[in-house]
Formats: sequence, C-alpha cells, structure tokens
Amino acid sequence: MMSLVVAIRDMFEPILAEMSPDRAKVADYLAMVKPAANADHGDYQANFAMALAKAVGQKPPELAKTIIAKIPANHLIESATVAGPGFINIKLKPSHLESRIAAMARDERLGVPTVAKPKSFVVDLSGPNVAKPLHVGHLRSTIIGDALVRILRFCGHTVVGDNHLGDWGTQFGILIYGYKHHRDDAAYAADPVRELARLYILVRNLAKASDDDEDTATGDIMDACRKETAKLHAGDPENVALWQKFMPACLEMLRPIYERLDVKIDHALGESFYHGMLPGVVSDLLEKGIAVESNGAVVVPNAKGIIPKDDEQAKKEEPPALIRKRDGAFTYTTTDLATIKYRVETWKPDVMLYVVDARQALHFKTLFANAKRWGYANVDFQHIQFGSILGRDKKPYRTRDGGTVELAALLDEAAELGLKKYEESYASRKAVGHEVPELTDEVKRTIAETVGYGAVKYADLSGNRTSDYIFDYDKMLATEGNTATYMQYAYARCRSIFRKGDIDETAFRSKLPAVSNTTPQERALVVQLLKLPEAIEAAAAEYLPHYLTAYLWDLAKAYSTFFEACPVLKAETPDLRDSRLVLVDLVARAIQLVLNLLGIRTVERM
RNA sequence: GCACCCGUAGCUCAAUUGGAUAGAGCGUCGGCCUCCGGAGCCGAAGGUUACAGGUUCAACUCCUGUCGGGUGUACCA
Repeated sequence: MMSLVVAIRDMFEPILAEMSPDRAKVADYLAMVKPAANADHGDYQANFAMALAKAVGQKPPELAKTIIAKIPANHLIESATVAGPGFINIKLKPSHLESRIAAMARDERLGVPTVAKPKSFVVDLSGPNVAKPLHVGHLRSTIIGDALVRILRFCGHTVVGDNHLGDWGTQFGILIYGYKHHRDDAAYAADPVRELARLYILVRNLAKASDDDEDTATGDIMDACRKETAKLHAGDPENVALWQKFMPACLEMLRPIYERLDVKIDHALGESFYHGMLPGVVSDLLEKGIAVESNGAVVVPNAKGIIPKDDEQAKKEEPPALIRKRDGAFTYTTTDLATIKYRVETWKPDVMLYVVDARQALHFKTLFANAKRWGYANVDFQHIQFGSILGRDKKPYRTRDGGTVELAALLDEAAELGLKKYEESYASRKAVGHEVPELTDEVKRTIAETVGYGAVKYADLSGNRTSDYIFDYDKMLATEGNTATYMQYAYARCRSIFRKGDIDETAFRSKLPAVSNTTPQERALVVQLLKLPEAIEAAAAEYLPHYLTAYLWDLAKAYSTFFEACPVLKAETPDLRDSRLVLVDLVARAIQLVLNLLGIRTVERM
C-alpha cells in the first residue's frame, strides 16, 4: 500500500505536469506536499503554488484555486482550500481514513512498504577496544548503529553490521607484559576473563596510565608494554601465541554487555584481521602514485594535493593522511583503507556507514576522499557522526572520582532505577485503591531492565544525534515527556485494556471489526497512526533515529488524549467498542514496532 | 593560525531540510481522580531564534561578517 503522502502526490502529479513549464521541476513541487504543520489547517498541505506561480507569472492564491479546480473526483480528498499566500490545505475523507486504517490493521508491517530499490549497506558500529571493559564512550555508536541497522533492514535493504574491534593495540602490550610478569596461573586456569581484567588494571595502575593516555604515557612500564606491542606486530611467535590465547577471553568480556543491550552484530572483523593486508595497501598506493614518501614516512596528500613543506604551511593546510610511519609502523588510516577494500570486495555495498564520534570528522573526510582516489568512487561513504555524552556539569561524563564510566555499572544503575520506578508506581496505585497484581521477582526484574535499558537507549536516540547530550538518569527515566518509559507505559495501558476486556488479541486480529472515527480524538489518532510509514522512511533516508522518537511521542500524546476522551470497553455501542479496540491494538503494535526498530523492548505490565 | 560543529523559552531539546501564529517536556501558575492503569489528562504564562547585514513571494534554516562555546589539526587509534 502506498503511503498517504504518496497517494496525495499522485493525485497532483498530472495536474502539475500539465501546468508546469519545466517538467523537470514537477518532482520538486510534489515534494512540497507534506503533513500539515498545524492540525487546524487540515491533514496535509501542498506548498507548491507559490513556487509554480513564480514560474508561470500568476498570483499564487489564484493559481492554487485553478489547481484545486482540476482535482478529479476521488475517494481520497474531502476538501482542498486555499489559505494565506497560496497554501493548499487538504482534509481527507473519513471513509478513506477508515479503509486505510483497516488495511494497516490487516498488515503485519502496519502498512510500511519495503523500498522499491533495495540497497546494500555496510554499517560500522560499536568498535570497542577489546581487553578492557566497555565504557560509556562506546554507548552511542552501539545504540545508534544498532538502531540504523534495524531501521534499514526493516525497510528492505541488505545490511551487514560490522564491529571494527580495536584488537591490535597497546592494550595487548599491557596484557602481555602483565601476563609475563604478574600472572597467577591458577587464577588464569580458573577464569581467564577475570584474570586478564585483573592484569590489565594492575599494569595500568603500576604504570599510572589512564584510559586516555595509555598510548602516550611515559615511564619504564609503559615503554615495556609498547615494546611488547611492537613485538606482537612484528610477528614475534611468543607474543602472537599469547594474543591468540587472550582473544577468546577478551571477546567473552564483551559478550554479556551486548546481550544486555540486545545488540547483535553480524561480524567482528577487528584491526588484527587486516594486519596482513597493510603492506600491500601501502605499496599499491605508492605504485598508483596516490601516496608518496615524505620525511621518511608514506603519506597521501590532502584534498588539495598538498603535502605541507614547512611548519607555516602545515598550520594553514589540512594535514596529509599518514599511511606508514617513519618507524615502519602502519596507522589507523592504513587499516581503514584495507577495511574498505575488504568490505567492498566481500559485500559489494552501495553505502558504507561509519557510526563514529563527531571528533573524527576530519579523519573520515580525508579517508573517504582517499578511498575514492584509490578506486572506490562509486561507494556512498557516510560518516554518521554523533556528539559526546556529557555529565550534568557539561563536561565529559565521568564517575565522581573522575574515572571512565563502565557500561556494566551504568546498566546496573539504570535497571536499579527502573525497579525503583516500578515500586513507587506499585505503592501509589495501591494507595489509590487500584487492584494491582503481585508479580514475581523474575517478572519485576524483566520490567526493571526493560524500563532501565530502554530509558538509556531512548535518551540517546531521541535528540538529533549530531549534538552532544547530557546524561541524566532522572530525565531519561522521567515518566512525563518524551521518554521510553512514557512509550512503554502507553503500550502497557493498551495491553491492559485487552486484559481487562478478556480479549485475545490474536483472535481479535484474525477477524477485524470495522473502524469508524467519529470523535475528533479518534480522527487525530487515526491520522497519526497512518503517518507511520512516512516517519520510518524519513528516519531511514536521513539516518536520523530521532524522527522515530518524534513520531512515537506524537502517537503517545494522541493516544493519551483519545484514552481520556473515548471510553473503549464502556463505549456506547458494541460496534464503537470494537472500532476503538482496533485503534488501541494498532497503537500498541505501532509502539512496539517502532521501539523495536530502536532496539527497545516493551512489557505487558509495568 | 586554519578547519569543522554549535548558539532557539529560566533548564533540556524539536522544528518533516526554504513555508502559515517557531513547538514539546521540565520548572512556574490554574483546573481534573465514584470513571478501561493518575507512571495520566486539560489549560495559562514564558521568544527580537547570539548580533548585524544580504538573497527570496517566504529565512531558525541559505550567503557574508562579528561575538561567544565546543572539537580537531601528519608519525595514538
């Protein structure tokens, strides 16, 4: 089923084709049909009369009237009126809304079509450094990346998620050094994951290196660690064997966090995977004349083709991309180029998304430019950037004593607060005299985690991803406003109605009653439900998950208003009751579907 | 120095990519519980969209400049 907005555009298409002097502009004009900015103006609005008037030399309001007069008899539009400087306000026929909502209810995909021309995507997401605990810095890439994978896949695209692990860096030097000098064999045999975690922290503390400066920290111990890293990279048999021995345990450290986040990534091809390809990348770039030697290193000139000759020029120009250091070591640019080569050869993507912190914008700008020079010009590279997570003091989010916040602890706290929310709600409902069921600890734990983790994810996804955001448990778990909790609550209320009415939704859906939309609240809810396909398409097209949270927020508000005004189980007639049940069920399904696209779960009671 | 991002209500954020009277939540003020879940609903106040120009029928959005904040700037990834 085509979406509402497309159906309306199709109606105007022949009219505009006839009237427009420039046929090529018709598509642009049609794009000016959008949902009404203000519900008082109707359901949809067409803004093309002003632009077209300019082209044909007429006054916009008169031209709008002419266009309206040409609309053929149809079952879609009830009225089209001219307003202001030439807007066409469109109101849809209730009968059409009803038949659309019926079709939506019959459809497992809730009327969301798959794309006509599926593309192939590779999404680079999460990318933690293994061998150390996952921390808050990896949260956004993981959450946003996972949401994009889910959204694009739902739209019908082929999507490969790839976790580009940092599994070849200094942290292994630290582990190898620790294992050689401080290991406890019995502890390692009993629980390698725990022992490696202990060694990593021990060595870091001995070297007094923080998470940020482990690559640059000075001191004998860090020098020794870096030597172990260099030996690993040079192929030293002992260190390579240790690396191979450690890797399974390192991956095992990550697994529980991804499980809790409900994130599954298809591949985890880390830096180590590309290690062997790097010399070939450099020699190929040199052969093709894309890279040159400079100061003993190998570099690719910047976008202007410049390699700074002196400090003065270096200050003015964008830097070249270094692909082999003077000491012979390769850089992350080299690895990234090798990764592009591998991904293109293996998965042949049309689009490659890098869900990475905005601070790496310059790196990706040069990386993409260089990849295109190298022969990958037909791949659409996109840096899906996002801002930093800040604390309430607007500085990078840290623990009270200034350390990095580990994800395990963060999720623990979120679930704990989720449980507290439930208990507060339980007490207050009980106090008001509601009948509240006693739930098992198991069910309560599921509620706590669903609410807590959902709150964290939703808070991350509901803002425009490019801006920084302030991490605040109180705000993300708020029961008022645009939060996961509110959406989950709206869902639980829908489900509660079906429970209360003792209605089996599977049976109900198999024999759907007719829908009417007599009251303004019902009509508003119907129109909002029908905007679902547009919301998903927009989120997929712009890679902006917050379009989906905005949709959910509007839907939940429309539902709450409906809920207050329109009794369902106690509706005046059985037909009306059934009609409203369809709406309630659709709200629940739409919330569940969209939350699922964001990687957030729902619960039947909370 | 140069480059990129940002500046919207007291606070946290939107604004469907150039459309009508710039919208929400929190907070403030005022209503609503014999009623399907009050983790709720209805309403009010609150704005020179940092500032100054420009383009356009139309600018928070595009261009130029100024001020303020953040980030990044070849051998760490």
